[in-house]
Parts: sequence; structure tokens; C-alpha cells
Amino acid sequence: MEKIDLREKVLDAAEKLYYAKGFTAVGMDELRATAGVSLKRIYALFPAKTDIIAAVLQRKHNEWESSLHRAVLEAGTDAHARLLAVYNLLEQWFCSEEFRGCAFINAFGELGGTNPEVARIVKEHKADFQMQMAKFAKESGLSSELAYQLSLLAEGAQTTAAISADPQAAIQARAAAEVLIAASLRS
Amino acid sequence: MEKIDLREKVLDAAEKLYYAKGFTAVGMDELRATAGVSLKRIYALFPAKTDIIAAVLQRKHNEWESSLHRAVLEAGTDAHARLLAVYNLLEQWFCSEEFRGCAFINAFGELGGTNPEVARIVKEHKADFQMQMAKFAKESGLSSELAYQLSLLAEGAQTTAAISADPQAAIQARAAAEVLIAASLRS
DNA sequence: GACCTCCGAGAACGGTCGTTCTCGGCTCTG
DNA sequence: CAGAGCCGAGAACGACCGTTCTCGGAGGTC
Repeated sequence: MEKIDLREKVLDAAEKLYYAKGFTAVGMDELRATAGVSLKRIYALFPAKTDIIAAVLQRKHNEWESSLHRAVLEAGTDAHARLLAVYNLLEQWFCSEEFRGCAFINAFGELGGTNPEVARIVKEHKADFQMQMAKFAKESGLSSELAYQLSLLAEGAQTTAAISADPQAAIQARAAAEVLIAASLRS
Repeated sequence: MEKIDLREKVLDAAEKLYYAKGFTAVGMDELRATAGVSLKRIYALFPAKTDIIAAVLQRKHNEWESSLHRAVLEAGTDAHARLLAVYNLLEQWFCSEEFRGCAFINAFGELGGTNPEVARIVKEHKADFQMQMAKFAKESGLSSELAYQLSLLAEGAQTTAAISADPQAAIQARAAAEVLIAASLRS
């Protein structure tokens, strides 16, 4: 087994466990059992648990970024459709069985107050998302204020869908987004 | 010292510490030191740490509910102003030094996956908020869909303001809310 | 003063955490 | 086969957790 594969195995298990139960609630032994990788190997790959958490978040950030890009690309060239693609992506995500909110928001709540690196990664992730939305808006000739408001809707949908266990949040967010975009085009 | 005062002292300290650092990160000894109440007394008031957490959330829920009511009352009778009052309340909150997001969202992320009681309290809190918004909307002759969308904006503003450390989220949320309300009145 | 009750400070307890170490068996090389 | 290196399983370690217990002093009553 390659070193890189082992790393992925550990991160796969860590991502799943941390997301489902929270970070502190998952011990290294549970991670070892789920990943099927010995403690010795894990600590050869990562200096400490904190570094695994950071690596999980970094990988999740990259995955989110690329699936957002893909969703927008697949939405074609229509200004409306491109900006609304994010809400379709959210709806799909909200419907998955394991959905339990945004891992970054969860990480910020649990660790942001005591772990500055986690706080930084989460902040960068959300800043990146806002920048992407601003870019998509700009490409359609729409304002960055609108983009920011659309991202607020997306964030709100994530927490609401998680806590209320209700994927409808995505649909309502999209409906609101449509109104905001239409109003922005009119002005 | 009355029993009820001691209870409040413990909950005051717990609320502050849990909010700033997360729930698991704060031990009972730190709580004892900050509250100035001995462990013996704390365990006479609460069976276990879990119950303190639940009590903190319940109290926070009541406080939020009453300050929301107050904010809406003070906004007068204008339909716009009443619905927008919540965003002014949020802005005020976001500007406080210790602001670190919505305690319920944080609790859900950290404990929701393993502690069903916490998950329930958080869910009820958010359902209650949505109901309040729906009630305010109805009183102004506006739809419950609009109310739901306004609550999505409020939720998104809370996480965004916390993570990006940017109180502007409240202002943008309010601006978006104004557009949504205007569009709803027009139709 | 003698006795009782109360309570805070802090030790004690059992358990779990993150991290490291030991041991015994496996595989490869010559 | 002999020897050496490697690695997984799990023990070991020190720290800290939530919770309970002990001890000794403070204060009230006769």
C-alpha cells in the first residue's frame, strides 16, 4: 500500500467520523479501527490529531471548490442558471443520508474558539466561497453585493437544512435568490 | 446565597465559557473557578455536565425569544419595520466583542451528532424562530414562504458574521430582506 | 467549652484521551 | 537456514476528564 493511499484511507475515515460525531468525540483508536490503519502508521503520516483535522478540512475545501465549479459549468451560460446552480448543488447534498450541516461551520463552532489554525482554514473557506460567488455574478454583469446576499442565503440554507432536517431549505433559498437576481437585473 | 442565585451564577459562567471555547473544551473545574461555586454545590444543582449544557441552551432560548419580541415591539406597527427589526437586532449582536456565532448552531455541530437532547433543543429553538417570523409576516399580511426566506437570511448572516468576523453580514441580510419583502408586496 | 451541622477545598477514583513504546511475528536477503 | 529490518496489535504512559468523597474548619446552639 502506497503512502498516499494510506493517507487517503485515514482522511476518508476521519472525514466520515468527525463529520458524523464531531471532532473531540472521535478518539484516535476509533479512527484507527475505521480506517484500518495502525496507530503507528497514522502517527507516521500526521504529527498529531490536530493535523488530521486540518488535513480533512483542507481536502473538503478542495472537493467543495471543484464540485461548485463543476455545477456551475454544467449549468451552461445563462446568467440565472449559473448563479442558481449552487442551490441545486445544495439540494442534492441536503438529501444525502449522512448530511449534518457544513463541516466548516461545525468545526468553527467546536474548535474555532481554541484552535486558531482551524479558525483560519474555515475563514478562508468561506471567503473563497464568497469570492467564487462574486466572480460568477460579475461574469453575468451582477453586483458583488448581490453575490454576498446569495451566499448568505446559501449559508442559511445549510444550517437550517441540517438542524431542521429539511432539504426544502435549498428550494426556498433558490426561490429567494431568483427574486434577488430579478430585482438586481431590473435596477 | 439563595439556591436560585447560585444556579444563575453557574449558568452565567457556563454560558460565557461554553460559548467562547466550545462545550467539551471547558472542564468542570474551570467552570467551578469562573462561577465561584464549589463542585459540591454545582452537582447538587445539576445531575451532570450535560444538564448544565441543556439548561444553558434553554435559558439562552428564552432570552433570545424575549429580545426578539422586544425588538419587534419597539419597531412599531409598520410591516416593513417589524420584519426588519430582527436584522437590526442581529447587527447589534454581531458588534459585541465576544460574538462567536449562534450558540445553538455551535452546539448542534459539536454535540448534535452524539447528544439527542441537545439536537432536540436546537431544533426546537430554530423551529420557534421560524414560527415567530411567520407570525410577524402574517400580521403584516405576508406569506409564510417569505418568512422562511427571511429566516434563511438571518441564519446565514449569523454564521457569516461569526466566521468572517464581519458585522456587515447583518446589513446585507437586511438589504436582501427589503428586496424580498418589496417583491412579496408587489405580487 | 462541647457538640452538631454545614460546606469549601481539594484529593481520590475510574475512565478515556492523545501519544509512544514493546513485543512478537512476518518478509526479504544472502 | 540465519539474520535483519519492518510493522501490526496492543500495552503503557501521563494527562485530564466528570464525578464523588474526605477532611477540617466555620458558625450556630445549649
